[in-house]
Amino acid sequence: MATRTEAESGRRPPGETATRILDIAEELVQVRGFNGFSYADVARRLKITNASLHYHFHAKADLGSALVERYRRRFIESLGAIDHEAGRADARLAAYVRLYADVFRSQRMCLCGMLAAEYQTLPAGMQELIVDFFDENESWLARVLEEGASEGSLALDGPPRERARALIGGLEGAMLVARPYDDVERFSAIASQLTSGLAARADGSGAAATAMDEFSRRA
Amino acid sequence: MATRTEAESGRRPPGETATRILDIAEELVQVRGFNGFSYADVARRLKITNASLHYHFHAKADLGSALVERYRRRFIESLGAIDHEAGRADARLAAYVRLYADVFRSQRMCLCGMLAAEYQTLPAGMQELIVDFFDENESWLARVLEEGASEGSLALDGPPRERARALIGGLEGAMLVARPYDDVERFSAIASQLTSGLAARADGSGAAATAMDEFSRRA
DNA sequence: GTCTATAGGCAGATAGAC
DNA sequence: GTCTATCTGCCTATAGAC
Repeated sequence: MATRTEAESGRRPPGETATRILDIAEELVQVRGFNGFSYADVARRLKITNASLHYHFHAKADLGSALVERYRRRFIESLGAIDHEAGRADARLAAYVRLYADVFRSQRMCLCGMLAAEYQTLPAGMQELIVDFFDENESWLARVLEEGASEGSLALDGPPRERARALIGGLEGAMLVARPYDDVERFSAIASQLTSGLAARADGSGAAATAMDEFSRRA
Repeated sequence: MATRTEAESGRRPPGETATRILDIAEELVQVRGFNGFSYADVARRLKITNASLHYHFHAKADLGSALVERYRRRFIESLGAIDHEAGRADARLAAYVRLYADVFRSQRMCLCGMLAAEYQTLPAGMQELIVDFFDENESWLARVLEEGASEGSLALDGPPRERARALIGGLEGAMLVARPYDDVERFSAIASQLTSGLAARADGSGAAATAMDEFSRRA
């Protein structure tokens, strides 16, 4: 049960059980919050005992940190994939919005958005990692916005980092307020408004139809 | 200790102790979340026993509902006050943004924003009240946007309710992502971007300086 | 790695005296 | 209205057998 999936995904510091713990805990945190789930919840779903969990993650704070760490890493990897696949900056921005839409569709909150709400109750280690997550998102997005402005695919008015922050806040907020309605359309309608102001303008006021509009509509 | 402050504030279905319980619990929820505080926390701060709390609010769910009810009522009252005081729609929008800025400045999350994150873990009664809060905010804001468009103080492109939803999401999200940084400027910078797109345009692209910009800058 | 057993504390909640 | 005392259950965490 231990020597099987080692070669399946390359890197795996956490063992297979640890990975499954992270998977379950991740969903629980995204749905219920860090203060809204317990080791017992994870143990029940994994059909393992509470004590076994502590073997893999000594304390809940350790599990929490591992959770944010993995989520952050995967998110950054997704950004790398977007850079690799998509061409124009407006398409990359649209893909970024789709990352959030995908999370919302799975009826979860963004892990770090949820933890931002609970921020003041979290262990210091988790707090630092959460800040890292937002900082790195901001850097990536700011770069996309700048490149979009350079190549003419995005209309950027204002400092890119400030615009990036507003976008991240807007997307997190869209998830948050659409949550009680459990309605993807509600999320998407907000998201498309966030990006429509960045659509490159052919004329004075109206936003031209771009690949980005296409994407964010369908997100 | 009971017959003193009765005439101080007019209406008071909850007694004085109940009011103080609500005050303390409100802060706790806005900072720590509904799942992040306990009756014992409130009891400690109020210097009263756990059992006494149950006299005023039979179960935690009842306290939670009373909390949302009061927050909603007060928020709506604030909107009424804005309607009464402020003249132009852009000034009313700016005042609306200031409501959120004031909450953020007190190092709290919007009560209903916090509860939106925890939504799926909350008692049904609280869930309904939270939806009411957002619905009423949306209605009020949509009306302001429409009036702004009519009188020419706001540039409204798109359905007012959709724009209202995006604004609410943007403000809640701004609070959320600025939280880990504990930085009012970070909140305000996002908020001003949310409203700048609505500033009435004198010419084609640049946003004119209006009372709204003034307010949201200083918020 | 997983288990049983258990510690020690805190959660929400109730009974009944004052 | 507030108290003491108490219940039951869940929480995080540990010891030690297998």
